[in-house]
Amino acid sequence: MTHWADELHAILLQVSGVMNRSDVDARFLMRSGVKLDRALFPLLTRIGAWGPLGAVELAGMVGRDHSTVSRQVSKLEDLGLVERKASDADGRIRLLTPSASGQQMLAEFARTRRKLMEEHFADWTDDEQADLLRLLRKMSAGVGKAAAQDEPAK
Amino acid sequence: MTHWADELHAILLQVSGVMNRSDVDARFLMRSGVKLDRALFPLLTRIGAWGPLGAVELAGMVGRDHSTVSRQVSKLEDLGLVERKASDADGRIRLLTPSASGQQMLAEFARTRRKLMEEHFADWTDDEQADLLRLLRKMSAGVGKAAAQDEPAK
DNA sequence: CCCATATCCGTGCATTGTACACGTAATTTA
DNA sequence: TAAATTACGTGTACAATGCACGGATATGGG
Repeated sequence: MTHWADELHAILLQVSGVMNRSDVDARFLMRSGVKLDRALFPLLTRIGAWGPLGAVELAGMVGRDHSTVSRQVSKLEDLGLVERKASDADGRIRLLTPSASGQQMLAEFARTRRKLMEEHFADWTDDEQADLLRLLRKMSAGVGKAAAQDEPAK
Repeated sequence: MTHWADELHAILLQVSGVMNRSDVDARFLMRSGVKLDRALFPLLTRIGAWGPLGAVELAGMVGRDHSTVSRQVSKLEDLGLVERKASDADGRIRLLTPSASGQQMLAEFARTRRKLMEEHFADWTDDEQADLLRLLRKMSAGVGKAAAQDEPAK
């Protein structure tokens, strides 16, 4: 509490909690009639955000086993929201991309999210917004790798 | 991608991912011999951070059903890491607090976390650190309630 | 004061999610 | 080329989760 790092950690925890509460986008659009399993939202969101990627890489992002992700992605495929196509560079990888309707859904999410965010940041100056983004980007730089190399949890 | 809100969202997703990867603290301390179920970490962490609170409130924080949290808290109690004691103000509530050994463990976490953070933010100026914390605090203000009133997901 | 309603909590139960182990195919390394 | 590594998917057992319910406490109106 008294320490800077502790305070930062507490706030990040809170932010993380909000993000995971069905992924922010989700719970709002649920009411708009969109039905999608809770567990599938994070995957679709990340597939949309980080372009074509493999199941293992995606699994690393969400911190779950690749087998779990593989099955969940199959569901997304059955729903016609994502597509799997072989990678040209590496035949083992089945690249995941949002399908047309998947992109449409993601666009809906983005639209709703922007609206909520503009509302939330209405009283912020442009400088503040820019600073926040800049500092967050600086903070997140590198941590991805640090977390990734940490798989062998024993 | 082109929009500010989308960029912010992507970074927050990434940060959130790192936080949830067994809660940052975890994987480091695992190596230090500490064993604790992945699912229990977030709860212990939050009980430590947000003082004595009830199971329902805690459940709201992590976005899971109160029954699930109740069971997991029981495990934490069995492990001797948290204590349940009746609230003086409200007899229905069983207040959760870290036990002595729980606090000790949390202190270990904090120590490790600070070390990692100091390392990570080594090349940041004091102003940058202060700005980041200030802006994050401003951002997180209010969002808690917005998410809380969103329970009736039905 | 009392009854209706709401909240906090814990448990039984059905459903879903998840990890581990294994096999296959493709790639990389020695 | 042989061995080791990586990405992937499936079978299977286990753990986690949500919902429904009931008991206990709180609260508000009549």
